[in-house]
Amino acid sequence: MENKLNDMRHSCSHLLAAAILKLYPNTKLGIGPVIENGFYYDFQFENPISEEDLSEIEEEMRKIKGQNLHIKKTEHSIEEAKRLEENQPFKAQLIEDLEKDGKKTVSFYTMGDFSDLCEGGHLDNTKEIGPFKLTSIAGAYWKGSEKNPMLTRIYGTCFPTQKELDEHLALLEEAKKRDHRKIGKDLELFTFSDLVGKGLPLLTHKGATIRRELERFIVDEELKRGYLHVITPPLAKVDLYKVSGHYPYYKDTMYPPMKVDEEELILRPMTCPHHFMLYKSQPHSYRELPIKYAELASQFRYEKSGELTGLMRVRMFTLSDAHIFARLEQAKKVIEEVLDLIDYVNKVLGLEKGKDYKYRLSLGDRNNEKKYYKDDAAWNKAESILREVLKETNAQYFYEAANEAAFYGPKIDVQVKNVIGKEETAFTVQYDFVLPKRFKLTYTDENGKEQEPVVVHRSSLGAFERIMAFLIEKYKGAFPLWLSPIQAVVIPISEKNLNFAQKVDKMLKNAGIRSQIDDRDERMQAKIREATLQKVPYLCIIGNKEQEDSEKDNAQYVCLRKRSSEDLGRTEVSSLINKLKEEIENRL
RNA sequence: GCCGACAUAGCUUAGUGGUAAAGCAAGUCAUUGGUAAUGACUAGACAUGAGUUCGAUUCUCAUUGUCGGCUCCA
Repeated sequence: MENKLNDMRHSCSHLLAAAILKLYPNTKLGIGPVIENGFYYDFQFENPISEEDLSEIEEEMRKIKGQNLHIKKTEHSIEEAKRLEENQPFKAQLIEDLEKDGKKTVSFYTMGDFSDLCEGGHLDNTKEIGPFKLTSIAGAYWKGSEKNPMLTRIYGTCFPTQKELDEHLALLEEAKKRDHRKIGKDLELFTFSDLVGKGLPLLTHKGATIRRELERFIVDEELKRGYLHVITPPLAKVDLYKVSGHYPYYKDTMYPPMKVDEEELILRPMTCPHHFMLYKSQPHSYRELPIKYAELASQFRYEKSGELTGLMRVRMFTLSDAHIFARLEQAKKVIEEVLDLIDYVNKVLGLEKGKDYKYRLSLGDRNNEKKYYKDDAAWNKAESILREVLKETNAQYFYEAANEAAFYGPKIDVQVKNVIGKEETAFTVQYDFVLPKRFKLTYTDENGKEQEPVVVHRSSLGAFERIMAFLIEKYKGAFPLWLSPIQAVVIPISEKNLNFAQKVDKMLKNAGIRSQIDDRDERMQAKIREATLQKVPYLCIIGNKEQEDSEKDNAQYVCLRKRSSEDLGRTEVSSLINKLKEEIENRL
């Protein structure tokens, strides 16, 4: 079934190419593979096309499909194939690549008068292609390399039935609604300013509240687990990064140095060297290890402008960073403990293992000495430790990825999926056997001899910016109580109830609840609507009934309602406070 | 950075070679309300800079930023 769908999408991509050649005969063809949820085809057009042309192309595709063309596979020798594609330079390149791989023949698929070099996986006839839609148009480098020409990529999707296609398109619409950039604007969590600069988010008091709660949570949790929270400057001499060896690997993504007096300073792109210098400020005994320095560390990275996305990808971010200095024999346990912390953090945030996040074991390539430090034995050792931990603790939740390591060692990345299914690294645990050497980090062992520790770099909650983006999308802005910027809104029904409402608001505030009073001269319904749209968890409605009964009983009543529109009825303020405090405490 | 698209009030959108319309939000007044929008009125915008033009928000170019991708992601 799955393969049938892929074949259909593949045939649909050929249908697209056939239509393009009909409409724009001199177009050069790239490749047209199936991807998750659809397909694309890359073209080099004589003249640029735009989104408006897509419907015309779809029309042409329908015409060709309607001819009920048989899709026929043929085998050709390399020589023959080259002749067939002599007007298609990209295809010719592909044929040459196949020749280099030792292929003697290649296959073509033909529908009507359109014939295309293709490995296959196709339907038998164009009439079997289901309803399709061209979704977008974008630039893409030939063979994915920015040194190659930029082609025009047309994305499309195809489903067996119109209903499934419509559902898929509806899902994309839904994903747009959950987009953290949209919700961030609607709920006034953060904003950007052209003058401040791109990739530099400004958090409003509401966004800052979420950030502060996350910070408090993680610092408290780390302190419980024996981390030492430190503070180091977000600026350093360039030399620091030259010693660390980061400089040559990452100078493209660092901000340029600024000259101050005789020194060159740089905004730090990572915190490791700072923590190393802190470590080196005193001699260490094997008895102290592991030493765990943690910091809420601001870092600066010059991300390419096209890469910036809301809070997901920014140019200054704050990482819940830590560096653990350990004896080699402690490394495994240290990593286990880190994974345990990460699992705990994710559980509190409501992220589900396997569904919302997975572990990725990111390995180095022994032969890529440009990208990775050369020490095969150390790499083998480090990778096997990480793999072992994952196998023992998270066998069903991890996968391996080649060529994704840091230059100083392999790592475990926590990959979180966003609503559109796009994966990002949220947190990361890195095993480092290189930097301790570079910085000559040492400890004294039980025999009084100097030894070199290993360092585990890790992030427990990732960058606050990025985790906020995930949480906004996950909760659609309806955060759990402990993270909600406004936890309760007090709504007086009429002006007569204003004084009493102010008193209730004050009581809630004094109890540490983030309460707000809506004292505008609006109707109660309008206030309820607005608070609900702002995803405020609890609404306390106060009218004459509550006020009069409160005076009679010498108590404070409110009429309680949840943002889900569930009516909790009359509630005493003191019991409301206890209820909320408990919910906040348990981070529900 | 690259390819393509886009930029109108706090937000969402309309529109034009003769300086602009609406809804929501905001302010004022009236209304004193019982669980998702009370009514009236007021104020508020063509991203920035150049060019073409009698005249540019509209056309051209540049800049800045945004979006969809590519590339990248310590």
